[in-house]
Amino acid sequence: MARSARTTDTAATPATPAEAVLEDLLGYALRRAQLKLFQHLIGRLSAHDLRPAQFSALAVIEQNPGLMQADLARALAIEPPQVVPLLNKLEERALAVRVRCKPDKRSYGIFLSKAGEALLKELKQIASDSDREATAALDDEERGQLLRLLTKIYQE
Amino acid sequence: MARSARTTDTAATPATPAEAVLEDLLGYALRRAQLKLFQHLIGRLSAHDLRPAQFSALAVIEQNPGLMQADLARALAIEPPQVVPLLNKLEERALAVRVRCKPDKRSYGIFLSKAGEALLKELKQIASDSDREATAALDDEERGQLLRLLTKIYQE
DNA sequence: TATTGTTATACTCTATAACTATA
DNA sequence: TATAGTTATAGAGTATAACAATA
Repeated sequence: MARSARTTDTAATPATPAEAVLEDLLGYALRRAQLKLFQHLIGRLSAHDLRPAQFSALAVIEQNPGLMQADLARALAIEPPQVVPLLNKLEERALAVRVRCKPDKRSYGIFLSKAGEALLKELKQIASDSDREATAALDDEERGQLLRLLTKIYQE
Repeated sequence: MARSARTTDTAATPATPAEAVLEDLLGYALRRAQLKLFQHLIGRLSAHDLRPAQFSALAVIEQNPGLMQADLARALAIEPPQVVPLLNKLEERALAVRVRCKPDKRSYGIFLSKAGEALLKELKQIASDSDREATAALDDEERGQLLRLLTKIYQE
């Protein structure tokens, strides 16, 4: 960071590593690492014209077939209105379908189509590969440790 | 995630842990954990009416006094146009100042004011505390491991 | 001609209030 | 009246092109 702070003669001496601030914060390191993996995945998914949120939605639907839009919103940690254009896109591309519920005609059950299931299988491999590529600096044991630590954090 | 997929009678049985997909991806765990720490920090900084990016900017300026706006943009991984409103806000609040460079009158040297230095000292403590609070599930050794692994990732 | 900072603009993501149709 | 989905809208954050002043 701040790679060229000495390009003006008014710039003072950069701080010593001992004074590092941002670099010692988990939140900062987490953000930098997350952005790197996110950008990497975005690049890989772009070949299928999909965004990470759409991939996540497909994965959640597969594991919870028939769930309602409100459930999907909670699972993706987004607000219900954001589900609408997301699902519309998946339906346009025939990857998922909304099915009116029999007992409560206000809600839909959401399911993957055959094409959605097939594409998701591909996407899982892409995401897994993207993970490894973006964390090439780690070995398998370190990846395991990292996943364990991160899971402990976000599971409260 | 997908906490209530069984609220409709059309919902099938949720997947077994063995079939977990998203939960096994580093990118997913990274995103969930990062969002948690980010939201926590946003809450803590709001008492000072500041955003994380403004805190980061103050920290970068402190460690690289006199740097130019283009340098700050690189350090924050944002585009030069985004630096303008950010710095304007810091100047309005008298936390930082732009000083015209003597040799090159196109550019500014950016410095913290005394008030900026004083506030930053407080903010560092807030950020450090926020880190610990949001990662209460980890002990100190685990935090150290995590920081080391994350740093390896984002430093390529 | 190239560079620093700036303006204007646009696109995405996110969040909220209000509407509809069912219940 | 309450709920599921939707619409409309507004606010951040982010990215690019183009401009003014200076080099």
